[in-house]
Amino acid sequence: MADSANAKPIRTALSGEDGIDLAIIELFFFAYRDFTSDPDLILAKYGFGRAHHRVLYFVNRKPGLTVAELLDVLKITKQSLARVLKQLIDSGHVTQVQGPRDRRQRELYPTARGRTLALALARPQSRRIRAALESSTSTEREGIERFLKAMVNPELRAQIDNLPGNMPGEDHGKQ
Amino acid sequence: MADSANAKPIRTALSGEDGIDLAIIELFFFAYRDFTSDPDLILAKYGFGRAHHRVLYFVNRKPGLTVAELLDVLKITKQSLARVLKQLIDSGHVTQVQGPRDRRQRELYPTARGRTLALALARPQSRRIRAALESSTSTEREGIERFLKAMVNPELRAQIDNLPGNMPGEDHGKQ
DNA sequence: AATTTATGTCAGCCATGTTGACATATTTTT
DNA sequence: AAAAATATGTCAACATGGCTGACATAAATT
Repeated sequence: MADSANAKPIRTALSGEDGIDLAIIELFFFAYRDFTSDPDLILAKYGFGRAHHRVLYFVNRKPGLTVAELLDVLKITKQSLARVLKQLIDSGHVTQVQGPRDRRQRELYPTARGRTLALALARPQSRRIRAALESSTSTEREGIERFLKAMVNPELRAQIDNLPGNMPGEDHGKQ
Repeated sequence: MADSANAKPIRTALSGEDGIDLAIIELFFFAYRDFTSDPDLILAKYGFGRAHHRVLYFVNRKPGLTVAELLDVLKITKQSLARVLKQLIDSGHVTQVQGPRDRRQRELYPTARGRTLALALARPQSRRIRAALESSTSTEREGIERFLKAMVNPELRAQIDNLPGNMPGEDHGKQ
């Protein structure tokens, strides 16, 4: 029924009484939106989008990963990846090396240019995080990290731990 | 230069030494991805996407908001909004009411059906949050909320505070 | 030798963002 | 009252980045 018969407007606001954690739902929405807006400005100068950012990020984070591994992290199809990967290779940000054991594989590495761009993209995000944590104790930081990690599907947490410097329970003594 | 001359692969992984907070950057990425995946499954049954979700969410969160206000929260163009809004109206999830003072305005309200769907979409997200906060103290929760809020651009924090039940510094005693 | 696997590629579709132009009704200003 | 500004709607065209399906190639495995 798409008629307007029972389309009476509800005038009461949805709010926490329904046992729903609206506060964190919308904080997460706004926080993530602004978090991604920093790199977007830089990417636009190169004609790149967020898809390029994600590829560049993980290639820098785990140099030498294969196309299959990257697809697994990004959870997109190879056809989607192919488009942006081609552009990153053509622009000299990423380079491919034939797999040493299995020569069907293509190991993906950043070039110097790709490393520079990855750092430039991460910098404002890191700055935003540092500012947001400014008044936090290291205990609070741990609580935040634990929360974010617990928000990830358990099966996928392994992907995070597999990245260099992310051994489970490891201490991150930044700033 | 798009040639492969200076395309030497960099084999060292990008890691925290550069003073960059990679840990939280990637936790945020993975956490948000899985956070949004819950509602996506439900939306698919209706032929809706995330764009519909966002509209439905804010219309429920602030019933009676005008088109202009909604555009301001979502930061998209009216043409983008028009498409999804039309579908939500046609499917009887949202209804428009002529503004009482200014009759040019269209106040947007959820219908009963729209409220039901909004709740169904929020439920799994809230469940995920509750599970992630399971072992957290209320102090830690405060730390997490403060962090997320500090991640939002200062100019935009007003939008959050303007939503019902989000007076600055208010206590959220959920669960 | 046959099959499976890793990757690449072509073609087309869909969702959701964009810009620009223009129409309409209503309110505000002059 | 007339003119200008405002809120909204709509048309058309385009870009990005997802998707599916089909097929090609080279290399590894059986």
